[in-house]
Amino acid sequence: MQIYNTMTRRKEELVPLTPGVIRMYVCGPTVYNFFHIGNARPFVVFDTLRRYLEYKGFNVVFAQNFTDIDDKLIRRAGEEGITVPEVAERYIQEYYTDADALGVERSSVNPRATEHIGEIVALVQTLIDKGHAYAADNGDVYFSVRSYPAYGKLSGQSIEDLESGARIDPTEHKRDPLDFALWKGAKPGEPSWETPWGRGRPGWHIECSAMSMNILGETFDIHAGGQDLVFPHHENEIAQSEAATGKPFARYWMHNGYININNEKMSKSLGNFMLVRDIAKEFDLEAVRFFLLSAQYRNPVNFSRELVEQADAALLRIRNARERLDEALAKPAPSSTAEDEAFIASVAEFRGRWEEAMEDDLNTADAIGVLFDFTRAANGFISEPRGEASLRAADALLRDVCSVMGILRHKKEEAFPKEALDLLEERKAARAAKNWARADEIREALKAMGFAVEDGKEGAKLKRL
RNA sequence: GGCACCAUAGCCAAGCGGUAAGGCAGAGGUCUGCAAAACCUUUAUUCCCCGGUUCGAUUCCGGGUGGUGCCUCCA
Repeated sequence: MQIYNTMTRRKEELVPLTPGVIRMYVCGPTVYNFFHIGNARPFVVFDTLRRYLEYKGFNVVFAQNFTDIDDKLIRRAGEEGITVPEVAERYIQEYYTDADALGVERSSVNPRATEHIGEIVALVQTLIDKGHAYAADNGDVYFSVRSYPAYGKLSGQSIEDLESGARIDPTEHKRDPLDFALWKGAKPGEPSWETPWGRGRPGWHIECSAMSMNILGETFDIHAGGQDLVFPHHENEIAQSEAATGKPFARYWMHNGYININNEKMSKSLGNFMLVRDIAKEFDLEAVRFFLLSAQYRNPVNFSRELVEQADAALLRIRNARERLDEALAKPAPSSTAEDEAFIASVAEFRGRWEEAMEDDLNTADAIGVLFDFTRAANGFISEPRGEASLRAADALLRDVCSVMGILRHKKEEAFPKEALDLLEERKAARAAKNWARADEIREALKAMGFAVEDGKEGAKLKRL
């Protein structure tokens, strides 16, 4: 599989450190609020990568953290009059509510910063011991950027360029404006932990280094996140981690593009964000997931209600195909013919094309194109009775594709209210009597109740609208 | 100022050296009592502009134009 590596700015063959195992780390949410659609993109995209790798037979160790101690949580706790752990716990649960609805599989591990304080402190101590970090007089500990000559290798910037562009940091505790905090000295009323250099709490960047290396090893395969994390977050992680261990940190760096609103980056600071929680009031989040996968993950995508509606309409095609196939599968099958053989061969081709798209740096847009091509072929093929083997081949492909893409996860709701079923019966009688006026009237009534009627060869069906 | 990214139909979006996938929306048709779903046909003489390389460029190179992002918390 080819993966675009931000470090080398090229697509590279993904070769895991340990054959058959992929160790990956995705930067997770800071849990002080509900997450927005922009935050959702990496969750969905890298979940899809994980699912694909598992489909290919890899054992994927997938870690996504929760940042549960930082300025924003402290502020939030103050605003709500509750403790920082209470804020964290609440929004971790809210994260799961939205992530589950988006079809994001649970991580193998969900480390929380506060549960790894020991490793974080040890890592900071190592950096101090090796001369890469220093404790300032206010209890902060800073990483000395100039002590790590390779600094800037991920973002493609030299220390000098960064220096000239850096805004003046008001803090006087740093020796160099580029230095960043590994540890923040305790302030009154804030959560803090005891360390050899005084009480305090971890800085943001060091958490991810400590947790990822602790769980996945000092060198692991994939480190992923949004493009806005390239600098400084991931650059800093590399500096800290490699300075401490002397070994390469992550081997492949993957970064997803932004979600935009009117071609402008959606972000909490700009205030133009849309909460996944709010979108869920209007749309099935499966449509949102499908929308997110309808573009290649590195490209920016605009978000709008209209586009989710388009995605929803497109998804309906796949749902309908799924239903038609289920119905075909439920019928007695005639014995296979040469046409079945040919169809089975074409299914194998579709599978090949789909995998090829997925393996080209997770080109889900292209992969979806293959899915639709397959859908049309299958819909046409099953318009008449077909052998079991060919139906099963189609079923297996559709299942695999949907499973990797995380769509069509819901079971069909077959429980219709008695009132609706009675109306359907009455309509059947009316149609038998060729009383079309009454039949149409009932169809309208059912529509008003939220059900569509579809007349097929084997009678009428109800569908939820 | 430094470092990147993007520009393909009404709306999305692949393709990235061999003559424009797919979806939504629209139009026509088959099926249907009428619909719906499904299927078929149709919708870009052309990929922001100008040069260059090439037998051949949407695809590579150079230069423009327009838009975006990172360099500060941010997915």
